[in-house]
Amino acid sequence: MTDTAPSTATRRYGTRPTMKDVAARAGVGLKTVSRVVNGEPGVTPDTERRVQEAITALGFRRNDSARILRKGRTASIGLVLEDLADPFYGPLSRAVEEIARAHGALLINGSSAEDPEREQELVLALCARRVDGLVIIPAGHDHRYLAPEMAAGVATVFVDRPAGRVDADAVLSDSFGGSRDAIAHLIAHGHRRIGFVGDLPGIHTATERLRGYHAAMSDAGLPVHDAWVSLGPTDPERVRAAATAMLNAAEPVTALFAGNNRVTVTVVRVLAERPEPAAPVALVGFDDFELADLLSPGITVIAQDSAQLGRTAADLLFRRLDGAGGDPQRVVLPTRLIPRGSGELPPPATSTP
Amino acid sequence: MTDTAPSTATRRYGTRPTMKDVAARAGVGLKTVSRVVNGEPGVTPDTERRVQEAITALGFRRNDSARILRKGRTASIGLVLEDLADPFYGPLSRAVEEIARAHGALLINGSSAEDPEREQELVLALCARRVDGLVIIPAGHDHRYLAPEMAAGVATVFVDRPAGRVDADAVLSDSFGGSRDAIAHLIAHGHRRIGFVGDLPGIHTATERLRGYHAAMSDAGLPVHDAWVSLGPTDPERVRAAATAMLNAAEPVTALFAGNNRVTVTVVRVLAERPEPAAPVALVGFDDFELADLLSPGITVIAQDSAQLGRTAADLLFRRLDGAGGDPQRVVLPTRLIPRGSGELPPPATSTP
DNA sequence: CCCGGCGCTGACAACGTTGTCCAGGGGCTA
DNA sequence: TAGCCCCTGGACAACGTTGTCAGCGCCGGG
Repeated sequence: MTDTAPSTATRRYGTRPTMKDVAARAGVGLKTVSRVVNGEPGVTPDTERRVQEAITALGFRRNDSARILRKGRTASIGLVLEDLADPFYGPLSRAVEEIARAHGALLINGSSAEDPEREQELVLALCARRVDGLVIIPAGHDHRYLAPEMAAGVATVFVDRPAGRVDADAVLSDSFGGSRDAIAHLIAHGHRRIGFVGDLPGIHTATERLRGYHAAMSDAGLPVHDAWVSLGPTDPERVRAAATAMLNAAEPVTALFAGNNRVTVTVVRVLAERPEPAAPVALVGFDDFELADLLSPGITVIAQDSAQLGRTAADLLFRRLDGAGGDPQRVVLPTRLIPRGSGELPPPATSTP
Repeated sequence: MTDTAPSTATRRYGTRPTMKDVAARAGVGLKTVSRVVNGEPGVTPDTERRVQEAITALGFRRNDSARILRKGRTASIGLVLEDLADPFYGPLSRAVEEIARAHGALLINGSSAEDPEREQELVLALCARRVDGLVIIPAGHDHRYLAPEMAAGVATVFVDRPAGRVDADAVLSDSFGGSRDAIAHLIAHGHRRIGFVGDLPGIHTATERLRGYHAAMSDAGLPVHDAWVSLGPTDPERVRAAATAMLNAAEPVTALFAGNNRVTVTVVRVLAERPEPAAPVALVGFDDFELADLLSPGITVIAQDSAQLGRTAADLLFRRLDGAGGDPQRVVLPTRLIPRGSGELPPPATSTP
């Protein structure tokens, strides 16, 4: 029984045809196949046709591993973020991908789960793959492990949080200014006792936002009680406990500021579950989120454009890859206060003596 | 001036040290370095120490491109989805990543933007990288282009929608059953004129959900007007127009079924913007989404576990990579109706004669 | 004392591609 | 018609790693 079946039957499972096979089948030299595959000039139309036929007949596809090894550039960039499932990072990674695609690069990504060790492990794995560049939302505070890589030419841009102990490009949101605006907004609406529920104190944005809180309070000449500030993990239990404690204290807070969108969502739930006669509590959240306008009241937020963050970072990365020199930059993107109702609620009458 | 500066100065920018360099510096053979790097046995502690020192001194990192070329396996899998920024895919890709990580594999991903050509381009680029396997949320309907790749041993699992014109594993949600349940739920609450706003008719889930709609209507002996069904892109303008038309018709629908979470969100907005005296319209959406319970009324949804979808697909993929044979499987995961209020609103009195 | 075997090490080829370089043939010009 | 140049095609090395295999020295047993 003669085997006239299509390509797939002519080679054993798991083995792919190479340019050599294509060359043999087309009756040409190896390099000619390479030229055809890469669209290089210098091949007769007739020869090219023969090669193309051999390629489709064998189901050949260029092995990029070999190509990368030879050329030194991988046409891929790595993205390390905290959690792919967090809605804040969706638009960001999509924006990075879009820019990468425009530059013909693939995106390899991974989540650090806010674990510095895992971040390092991931970053080094990406470096071993010889990605051309890295976009990192850092979890740790010491990125000296990156120094040899950066020195070897791996372009690196940090996003949302700056690098630790290493000099690198960074694209950030104005956490300090945004928070100060938020608190000033609440103060302008009559609040004096304002609670802050934020992320882990080790995270740069968390401390910046806290700094903004303190700045606005002190600008207004208002005292800050320790009990009004809570930093910690953003899991619902912790946030719920922190917010509840502030609301049920002897001198309860009349407004809350939530340090990121995870916190905001949980605080919204806590407020929604309060028994009816309770006085409404004002709320401003850092980060916009979908449907914030449809809740009642709408949630006032400090919006940062996460897609813009990603775009800016990726643009900078590719500029570096294209050879742009100069000292590491720090780009800070402005935030925008979007009033929707929850931040404009006045404090209860009794609390403004 | 003698160069005693650290490693980075000893090699010119952009060139990385190789095992050969390490071997030379440690005064050992190439293969010994390889052994140390890979933790293979048969190296004297003393030799190992010398090699380790050379590695850190030079800032050596193994070049995985070469390793991959040599070994044939890349320890990476590709994920192609529709849009990284869509909240439905966040948990899914996170789940896939988690499983990949457990198997020591990296995740390379890309968005097809619902464009079949872009999907193919991406998939083939991933194949050229020789990913070990692929998880695909297909945009197109003809995946014959994958046949040579699959024959060559690239494990492939389709998620959320089945493959077209090619026999492959698929992990799906029960779109048909979920929709039928949703419509039956609305019918049970007294509705007779129910609108369906869905995704593009080319998308498998969209037609399945429409089929469920028709099945439930016909089970209840209810007629379906053409004007009650609208399939199309899920951009807000189209959805807004479709929903508004159904609500303002001479015989308006009293309930709406939204074919996915993008649609649901827009419909919620449309309903929220209706002038006050309008009768409340019931709504059930396919896909759960964050905060659905906090809107008033809460939005009744057909929940599908997108993380579970991803986990199941990735598990299946790695089973295939571990050599599991057998015919392509189709796994269908159940959906769950979560009543929250919007689906239990009765029709206005006048419409139940 | 000699031999077999074992533990450690290194030389070498191969993975599949691309860059360099050279050869041959055909057409054009003097 | 002869010589030169350009156009096409191919041989070969190199990218950095790992698998194979062979060699060397040392130890224990006969």
